[in-house]
Amino acid sequence: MFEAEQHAINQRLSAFCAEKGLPNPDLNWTWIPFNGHWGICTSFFQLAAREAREGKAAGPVPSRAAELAQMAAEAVGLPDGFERVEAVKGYLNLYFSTANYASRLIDSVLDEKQEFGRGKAKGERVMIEFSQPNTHKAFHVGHLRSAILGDALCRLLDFAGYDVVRANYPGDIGLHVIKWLWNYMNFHAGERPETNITEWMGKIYAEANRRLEENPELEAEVRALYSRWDQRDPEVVALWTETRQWSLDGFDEMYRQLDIRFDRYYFNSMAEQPGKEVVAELIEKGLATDDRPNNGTVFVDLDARLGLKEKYRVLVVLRSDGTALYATEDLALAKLKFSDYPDLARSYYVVDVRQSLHFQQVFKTLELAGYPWAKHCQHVPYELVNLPGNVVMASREGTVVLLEHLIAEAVSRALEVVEQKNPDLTAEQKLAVARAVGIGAIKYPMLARENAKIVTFDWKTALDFDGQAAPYIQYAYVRGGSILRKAGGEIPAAFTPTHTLQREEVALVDAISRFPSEVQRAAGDLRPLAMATQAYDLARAFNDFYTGCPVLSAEPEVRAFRLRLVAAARQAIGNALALLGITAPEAM
RNA sequence: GCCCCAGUAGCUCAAUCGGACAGAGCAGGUGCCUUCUAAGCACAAGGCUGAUGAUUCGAGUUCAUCCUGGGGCACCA
Repeated sequence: MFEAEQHAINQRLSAFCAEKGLPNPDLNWTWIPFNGHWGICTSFFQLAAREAREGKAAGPVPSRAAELAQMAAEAVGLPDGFERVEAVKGYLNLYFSTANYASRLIDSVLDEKQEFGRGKAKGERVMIEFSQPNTHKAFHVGHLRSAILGDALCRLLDFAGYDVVRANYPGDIGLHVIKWLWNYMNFHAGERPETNITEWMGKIYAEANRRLEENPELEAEVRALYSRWDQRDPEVVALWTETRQWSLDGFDEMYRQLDIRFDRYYFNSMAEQPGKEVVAELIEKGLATDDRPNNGTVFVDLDARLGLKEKYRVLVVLRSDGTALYATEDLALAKLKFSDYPDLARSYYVVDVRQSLHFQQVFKTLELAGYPWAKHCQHVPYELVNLPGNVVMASREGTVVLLEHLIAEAVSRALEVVEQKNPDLTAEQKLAVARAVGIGAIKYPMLARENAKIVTFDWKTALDFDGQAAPYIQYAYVRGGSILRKAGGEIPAAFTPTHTLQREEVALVDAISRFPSEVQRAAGDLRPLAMATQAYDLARAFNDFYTGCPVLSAEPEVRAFRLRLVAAARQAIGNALALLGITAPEAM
């Protein structure tokens, strides 16, 4: 936003260096790290170190850097738009002329509204595949991370300027589905789920596993059913089609509550046959070894082919009995995506970290098979959601927290708080607030964490609405709205303030001004964490402002400026929340 | 055995691709609601960033070697 000013300063500094016979400096401007001071800074250590290395040492590096910074400060003078320039310990700090810059910033926020921070269209299409739930199973908190993370990535990349295709890839076939069908046919024929569909589906599945563990001889029946499926026995296919839809309906309900949507569904079952064709192609190209005559598998020995040892290892692409595995299907899926969208610049897979090797193998195999788009495929790994004590959530062990239960509990807990805080709202409004707060509280901890770090789920912190959490950010948004409402809803016209801004005002303006570049950084690094932190920083700056700077009771000019600042801050917070997929409520 | 990831306050996490005094929240301590919603704010306390070396003007961040924990390594997904 201040590129023009920065450019002018860069030119002056280049001229200064040329005059002094110094190499052209590599100015790496960053924000001044001191709270309540708004401006940009750079350092001269690298320049001083370079001098020293070239034998032109003029004293120790730190003192030389300080000297250079001092000289640079004098050379720069006081450029337009800045109110102070200083050289401190080798750093050159330029403080914005706050009143001037602040009003420019606020003007553009209020002008762009929900588009504030949006990057220029990059003209690149990317696909993000996420969520990948298994039908005929429960949907638990462990499955939530891919859904929430993937959704946030879609929102971020879209806002950063990419054309995003949101893809889902449900696991709708496999041994787990057959077990489920077997249990249903034998013990639950004719039943259908009423409410809490996925929970009910999960119960049938868990029961199937229990029965098979207690009576292992029944496995034969399951195997028989699997071959009926393989023969596409109409009765089995019909039942599969119907029951699969139950799960998908359940997922839809869950996605609706979480405000997550998809543009494109790929199904495991769709990739089964095409996968076998890819394998045939690999064999034909001499890439895959067909060891089925010796009762073996079809596999690709990646390491042998690449002359490596214990890196890519061996990828089995077809079972010895000729049936498909996950890898078989993934080969076809990748191909399918690029035939649906030939212009994909990137195909992301938001899948947990345990499958890192698997994806490396699949992508490398496709690359060796000569598909040029293979190197545009990228696994976005994330760590699991565990229970306290590092207990893994596993539907078979029963150590799961069901998503239905978590949502219901979070919303009802939030409802209790709203009843108490804001009893005047209508029942409908209270429920809307409780939903926003409850869901937000669930999403935030999944996003405000490095992708590669394990999330430990426990009820106490999941339902804690205080401190560094979504409700804190939502609350700042609500407080802003409340001020604007009491002021009559009209935002004063643009003007440049003449009063000296308070520390809290400067800090808030500073936080807002960083939003656009944070969007790019978070999207570029595929890290919603950066945006979650940004949202929190904005809310904290706003809350500080709120307690330190009265708005409605201030002098007319101050009041007008602050009303504009509140509106801009609220907009920025709202935009940040939107990128996290968290609803910004009107009241709380 | 090989490979990947994590290790920061009692607990949960940050730290703007190597920069200024390592920052928040929770828990516990002390204050602040006649003033825009206290789901908030302020103050105090809490640290040898797993260990030892190396590179650098400068290291939580890079490199080496270890330690601890988690995960992955041919017919599960």
